[in-house]
Amino acid sequence: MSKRPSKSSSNRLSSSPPDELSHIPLLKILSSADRQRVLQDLTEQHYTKRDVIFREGDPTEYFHIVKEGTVKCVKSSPEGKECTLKMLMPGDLFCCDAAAFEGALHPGTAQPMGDVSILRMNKKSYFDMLRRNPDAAIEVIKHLGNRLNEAQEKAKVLALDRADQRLASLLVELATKNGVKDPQGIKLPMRLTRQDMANMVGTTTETAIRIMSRFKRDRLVSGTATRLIIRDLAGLKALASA
Amino acid sequence: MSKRPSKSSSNRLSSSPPDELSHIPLLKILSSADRQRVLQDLTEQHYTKRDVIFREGDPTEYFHIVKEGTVKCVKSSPEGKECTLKMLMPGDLFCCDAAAFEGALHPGTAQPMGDVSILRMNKKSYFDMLRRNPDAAIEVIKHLGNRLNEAQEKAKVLALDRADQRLASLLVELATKNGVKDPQGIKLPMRLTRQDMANMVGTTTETAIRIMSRFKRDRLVSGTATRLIIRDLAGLKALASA
DNA sequence: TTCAAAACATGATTTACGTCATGTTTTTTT
DNA sequence: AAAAAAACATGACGTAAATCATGTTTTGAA
Repeated sequence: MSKRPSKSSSNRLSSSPPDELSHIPLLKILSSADRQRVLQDLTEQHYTKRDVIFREGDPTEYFHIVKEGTVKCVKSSPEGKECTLKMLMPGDLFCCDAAAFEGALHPGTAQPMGDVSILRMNKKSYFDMLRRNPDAAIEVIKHLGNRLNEAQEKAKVLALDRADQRLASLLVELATKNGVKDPQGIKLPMRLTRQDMANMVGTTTETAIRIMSRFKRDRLVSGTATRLIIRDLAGLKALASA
Repeated sequence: MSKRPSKSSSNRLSSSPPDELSHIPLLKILSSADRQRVLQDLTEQHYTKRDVIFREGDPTEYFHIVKEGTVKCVKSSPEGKECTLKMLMPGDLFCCDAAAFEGALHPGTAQPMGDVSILRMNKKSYFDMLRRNPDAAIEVIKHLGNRLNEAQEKAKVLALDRADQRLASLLVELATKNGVKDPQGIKLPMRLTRQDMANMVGTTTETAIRIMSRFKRDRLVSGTATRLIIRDLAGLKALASA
């Protein structure tokens, strides 16, 4: 299905211009001295669409930060069905739970949606940072808390809503959190096929296509994977909680 | 539906015999000096089946620890449908995410399954503890990481599995994590109606009843809410991943 | 530019599960 | 102990969504 990581350049970051990392909350809260120290321990990795960053079942070795691009978190069932749990965007942390660092295995696969660049740090450096810097630990707690709320909201939607409502919820969430303004409405910044959407809301590709066709007919959305536009956010919101 | 908390006794804890709290991981990792300090800031609350600890939409004020009993975390949809996200057991932390402390509202309702006793701490004391004690912060990170993994696994099961598989998964999880040995198999330690199960796996009460009847016929389980026995754990596991 | 591979589209059929309805058993309250 | 209220049970029926099938359009690679 997908190749081993084409683990490309591992740049030292200490020399990077500081504004390149200004969108990463965790790094911003560090004192400038400690920040310098942390940058020494971080390395930058580049991946493409065809790589995996790590696979479900792999041993956990690093703490990760998304620097650029979109990463999807996927779990799959024994029968080969896939379920996409979360799209990680620049600034997002992953594998930050200490539990994952005690000989545990990755509970899911992390896969780039295109070209991405990832900062990472080995577990010793990560724990040292947390112990030196209580504010960093609190930032991680904050991030994990948000992730947990999102995951629980997702579980609720999966448990209670119809497929069209789940898809509407997804589009609303992506538009609000990651959408960029566009003359026609709100544009989603990543390539997103009907199959991707289906995997995110727990349906089949066919139903996702049918529902999207209906949304298109009703002027709620327009475009396909490469250029997906949300035309009527309010309408989608209404549908999501109908 | 349910009364306001019958907020009963608020005991100081500093005088409690230490072994009463020995099942709470967070407290065990503290130095004995700091532990004493933390105990000063914790108060104990008692609730019954008919109370709510807090309701979805309430402002977040406290960090909580389950001392005794079972607490369920519930979300509900505008139409009144309910979804149970998690059963909290003694030693479990909740509302430990810092995000919830910046003027945020509770994303769900916390409700006792019977008589419970809860330790709680206001947010200032909580953050002071985290800042003083990096190990406590790491313990919270660990706990949140586990909760996130659980929530994501739950989302995956809801997205990909049939109702009978989801119910089997639930029973396996409860039996493995909370079950107590019994001559006939594994006994679940909390009262759990078919309706409770339905809310936990995203189905209706009727389907949960039908599926449980089948499980009973197939000698996988026996008993009802008050005394629920898992008779064939391996069989349930097989069904869960069929 | 051409060709192959994804992605999108739509119909027909089946099925798991929700809904409604009615009755029995168990648990809880008075 | 009696009454009321949950919990459990089972049938009939309807429906959302899966499955299978076939075709068109778009995207990306050679």
